[in-house]
Amino acid sequence: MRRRAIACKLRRRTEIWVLCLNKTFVSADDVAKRAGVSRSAVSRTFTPGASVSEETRQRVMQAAEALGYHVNQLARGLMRSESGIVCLVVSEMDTPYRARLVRALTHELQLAGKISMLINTDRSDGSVDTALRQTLHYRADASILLSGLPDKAITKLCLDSGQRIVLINRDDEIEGPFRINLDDGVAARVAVSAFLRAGCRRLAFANSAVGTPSLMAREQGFVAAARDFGLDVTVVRHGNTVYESGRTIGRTLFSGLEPPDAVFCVNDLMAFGLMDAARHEFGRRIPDDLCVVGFDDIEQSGWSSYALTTFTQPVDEIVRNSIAWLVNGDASSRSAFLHAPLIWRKTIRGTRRNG
Amino acid sequence: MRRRAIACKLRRRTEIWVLCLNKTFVSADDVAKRAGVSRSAVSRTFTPGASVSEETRQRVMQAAEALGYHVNQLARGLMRSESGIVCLVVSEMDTPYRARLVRALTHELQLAGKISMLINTDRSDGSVDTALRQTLHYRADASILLSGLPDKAITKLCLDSGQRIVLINRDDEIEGPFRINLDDGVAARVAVSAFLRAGCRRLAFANSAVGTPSLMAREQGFVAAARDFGLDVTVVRHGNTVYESGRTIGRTLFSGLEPPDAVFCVNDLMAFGLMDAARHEFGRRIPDDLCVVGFDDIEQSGWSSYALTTFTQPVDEIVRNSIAWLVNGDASSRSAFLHAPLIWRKTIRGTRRNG
DNA sequence: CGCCATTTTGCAAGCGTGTGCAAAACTTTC
DNA sequence: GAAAGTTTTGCACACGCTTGCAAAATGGCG
Repeated sequence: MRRRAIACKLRRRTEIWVLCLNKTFVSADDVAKRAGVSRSAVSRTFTPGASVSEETRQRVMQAAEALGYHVNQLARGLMRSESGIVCLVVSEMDTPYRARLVRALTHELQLAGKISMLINTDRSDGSVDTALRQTLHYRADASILLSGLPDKAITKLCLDSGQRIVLINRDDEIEGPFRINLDDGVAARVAVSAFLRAGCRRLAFANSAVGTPSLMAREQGFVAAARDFGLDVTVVRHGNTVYESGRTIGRTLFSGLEPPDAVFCVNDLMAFGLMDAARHEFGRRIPDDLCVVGFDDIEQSGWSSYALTTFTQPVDEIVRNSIAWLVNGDASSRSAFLHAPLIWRKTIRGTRRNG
Repeated sequence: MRRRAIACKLRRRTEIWVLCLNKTFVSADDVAKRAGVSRSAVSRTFTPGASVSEETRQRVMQAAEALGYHVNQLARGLMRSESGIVCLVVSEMDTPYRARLVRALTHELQLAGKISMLINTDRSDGSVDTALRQTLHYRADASILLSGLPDKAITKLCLDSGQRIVLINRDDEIEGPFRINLDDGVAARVAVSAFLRAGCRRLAFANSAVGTPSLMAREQGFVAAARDFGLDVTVVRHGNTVYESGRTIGRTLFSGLEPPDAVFCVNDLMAFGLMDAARHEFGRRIPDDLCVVGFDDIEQSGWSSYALTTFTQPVDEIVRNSIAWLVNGDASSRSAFLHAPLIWRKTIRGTRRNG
């Protein structure tokens, strides 16, 4: 065990380096010395699959325990080709769906022996770029991008530095990343037929103005499916994909001349906003006067004030697919296309059918 | 620029090491060579405050740009006493309040030039311990614990390895960490007087069975304040601090003989559950028949289905305090005691007064 | 016991960086 | 133009670890 000198600059003209003997760290050398073996033996003891005799391993482990030794991953990452770090790039990560995904990813990564670094891409003021570069500096093995925000240049930057990349619900046309997407089109079709079976005829689609591919896919799928049945759809796009936007859209729709009797909201949060506007400001009863479907199946959808019928994000599957590709390195498959089943609650009239 | 050899073991009896020339990394040496200077010069160029002539700096920067050089933080962390890594220890991080806190912390840490590692402490099956050790391996400069779960032993482990520690709403009696707490007692007192002013007399407190100090402080404060006014409080503790528990408690309270006309819920989520039970299962009107106050002021509290009057967590202040202590190293102050003001919405009768 | 095959071990050379030290280059002053 | 002062530079060691290689130890077998 060796005391490490920490240097502290004084502010006077002459710069004096002071030794503050306050931090103690244990290195493999210390353990080796105590166990009476070479440093290599210590290293091998902590390297799965390396060749060490049982006796040596025991002695090393004992010494390590006694001294409180931890392998220094920074140093290990320097030698090995992998650092064990996986970087999660997220914007608006306090959104229920995103938060759930981050939690699940982090948990599963931990089980796989990886550690997750969190990058927040909220502001586009350059701090994002800084932070991402920061990650590159840590030689992350991989990045998982759940955010709509960071642009292709960044994806490319990560790729170039040798990272594996997983894109969740994005579609950057870059060769290399593993893509996970949902069958948004199918879901939209299911929504339309559910509305029709409930006897709805004046359909509307509430979208944000963000224009993310997956959001647009839902919109286009819904419009197309409705057209197949000879119905038009009122499409409204507004603001961000949040509660407040849904509320605004609700006000627009229900103060119009031909208010809809069924709305597919691109997102649960927007559905809540729209429902609240419809109920509390326009006296609509749900599902009697109005049917609503959302997307994501966040926790709040189960709350009895909403009881929202919605498509559920297969979070577990998304996570499993991501980690499997990252860890097991099955570089053959380049994308996964997952199904989002409809969860029936109380915002569509009539009985459920398999959909 | 040097090609790095990546070793891949084949599965045949004889282990053959194959060279896959696929990853390119740029080191300071490469940059030095190209710029025609020593490696030290490169290092100093990327070290703020180091002594380099303007001319050299220019040449280095140019070469670095051309080659796409990034300082390797792993190596830097090895030399310097600090790694730039801050570890966030969180359980149930998809809970609205926690998610918001994590987002804010991450964002602010980024601005301070730090990077955050996320540790999930949900299961107590040992994976937590593994993950935390993992972090120690990365020589994190600091840890911020927002979780109720990890026990004192872990806190101590982090401290011993030289980390700075911030405890948010916890109270491990260990010397060293920086503690941030709210004036839960004051809030409880404010709640009581708000209820009294609204004419409520049958008070109840809805708590979880978790028993976290801050939650207990709210309960005790509420009971004490009520007693000062000569009132008893029905206290119910159940389950986790979540929606479902609030609902269960609601059912218990309103199917009892003396149902309350005012409930202080230890947490917004529980308040929602309780409100939903009261309204949809017992036909209570809020705030006419029942007044409710929550704690946290999460996003959902502003939704018009709830419009919950609640105490707001001063997230920004919490974050500012944490980061300031971590970064500027003001080791003098050992704790912060923050105020949680009441946000008036529509779950308490009558007009607002300053409280 | 001696020979060969196998496992275990220590040595030493890296990995990419920071930084004290002394030499070199430059600047100022007389 | 030389001496003294200041800034810049390169060398070389350190950080804590992994791992190829060859030497040492171990085991098997006749």
